[in-house]
Amino acid sequence: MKIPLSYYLSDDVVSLAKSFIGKSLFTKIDGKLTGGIITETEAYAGIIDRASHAFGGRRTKRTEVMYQSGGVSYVYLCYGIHSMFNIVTNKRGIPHAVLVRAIYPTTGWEEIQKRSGKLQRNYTVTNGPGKLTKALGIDLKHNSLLLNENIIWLENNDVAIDNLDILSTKRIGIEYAGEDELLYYRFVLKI
DNA sequence: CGTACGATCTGCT
DNA sequence: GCAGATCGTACGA
Repeated sequence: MKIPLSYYLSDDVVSLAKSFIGKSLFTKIDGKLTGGIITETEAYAGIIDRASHAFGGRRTKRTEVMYQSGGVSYVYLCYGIHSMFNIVTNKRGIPHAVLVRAIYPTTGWEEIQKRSGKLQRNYTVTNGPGKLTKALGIDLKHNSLLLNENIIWLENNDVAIDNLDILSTKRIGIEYAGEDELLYYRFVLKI
């Protein structure tokens, strides 16, 4: 069962980011179904968060997606090479987002392997967001898509995640964000 | 119009 | 541990 759009409307991005841990992310791109369990996320808390693209209420062609009603994808390019996949949350007009940083592949293993090139022994398809999007076939074309359609979506799992198995840490690569760098907005599933 | 830079990855040391 | 790749976006002139 797909997670309904209403789920993404919560105004507590941080709790929402944590709740994504253990859920499944699927894509159906180029006719191939691929997916896995989300093991790492980061919350970006809108206009008061220096690390967010929408800090200070910045509205540009790129950040416009973040102001949409929760439950759409926000994909953008970083360092000219890597596509990053985010989930927009909260109500229309409030630019919250959750960056998905890692998954544990469960579906479409062969296709994931093919897209990633050679795959290491370990089962985490990513140490970082760039590899995850590549493995699932996500790129800039998939910006601003509704997450209840048949292209990108999330599903609940039967397995309950113990809160103790979720680690929270500082976010990565945002040294420029000043004191906001210290916020524990990153969540990792211990394996 | 031009320039600087980034929510990263890889490979080499 | 560190440099290099590589290009869309933002912003200033």
